[in-house]
Amino acid sequence: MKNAQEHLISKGIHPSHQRVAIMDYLLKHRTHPNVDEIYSALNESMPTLSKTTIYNTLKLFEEKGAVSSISIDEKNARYDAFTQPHAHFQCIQCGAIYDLDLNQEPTLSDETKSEFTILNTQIYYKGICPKCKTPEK
Amino acid sequence: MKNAQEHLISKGIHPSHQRVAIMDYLLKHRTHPNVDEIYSALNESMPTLSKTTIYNTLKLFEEKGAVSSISIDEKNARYDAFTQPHAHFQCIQCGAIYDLDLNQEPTLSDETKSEFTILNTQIYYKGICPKCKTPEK
DNA sequence: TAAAAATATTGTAATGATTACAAGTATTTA
DNA sequence: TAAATACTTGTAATCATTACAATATTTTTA
Ligand SMILES: [Mn+2]
Ligand SMILES: [Mn+2]
Ligand SMILES: [Zn+2]
Ligand SMILES: [Zn+2]
Repeated sequence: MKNAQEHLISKGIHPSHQRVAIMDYLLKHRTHPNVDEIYSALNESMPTLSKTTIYNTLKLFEEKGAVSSISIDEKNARYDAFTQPHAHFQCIQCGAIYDLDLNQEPTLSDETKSEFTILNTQIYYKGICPKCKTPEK
Repeated sequence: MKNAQEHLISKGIHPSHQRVAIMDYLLKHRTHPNVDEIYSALNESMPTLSKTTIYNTLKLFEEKGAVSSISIDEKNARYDAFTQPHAHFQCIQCGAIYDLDLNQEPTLSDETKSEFTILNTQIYYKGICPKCKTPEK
């Protein structure tokens, strides 16, 4: 597990107390949390933390390439500190978001690749997750 | 170009005046419009049409599998009457959304496919579109 | 070091897309 | 035709996100 402070510095982000806490949370919770979940979790240990700071911070992180924002859930944005390419799955029953590895990346035709400059790719699956398929007995 | 009324009937949707107009617009404008764009376009010929009806209608269309909603633009939902599988590209400069055909669909491992029930797949690309790369001289 | 400047954080208010709701209109059924 | 059902409408509520202005903190400069 990479140190949150070093991680920020390596991305050119000044590691304030709040920023380190937010990045640390994202590194330790690979659940693709939304702003409210981050806020609730950190509020206990940092009661003065403001939700606006979380919004500002995540925007900065995204601009600096330290997190990616996931729009698989149309209600609110989710955040992911793991920026290696991978696909996402959201369960329509419990709402959980899973990382999925692809056997094979999708490919575009050479013509499309020459016409369009692709800067970002997001692959979203929806369905029923293993836990909801086979509930605890 | 398929007739909007027939299209609705084939999907089990009662073809009211408003519903036909909305489906007709989607079939004739493959631009992945949002609610406001549909509203503005139809308002001229149907001044009494309500935005709520557009929301209700698109929700119904989606439930019946007559359109798919595209969440590539985090600001608002986009709608697509062409439900064959295809990927989408949004230009970060002009905002336009293009259909992209894939040479090769992404594939998941057999293990993942057995664990998860996949009901829906969305593939989103972002970058610069051909028009913005080579502007009119 | 102390003032000034720059940066970061905070709380509140504004925005804007979507949904809830209740009333009105049109269509279908009996 | 009356009653029931389905559809549409306008307004109000909700809720995530952003704008803004005031503080607080850190860094720079004299
Ligand atoms: Mn992920
Ligand atoms: Mn499309
Ligand atoms: Zn689940
Ligand atoms: Zn463009």
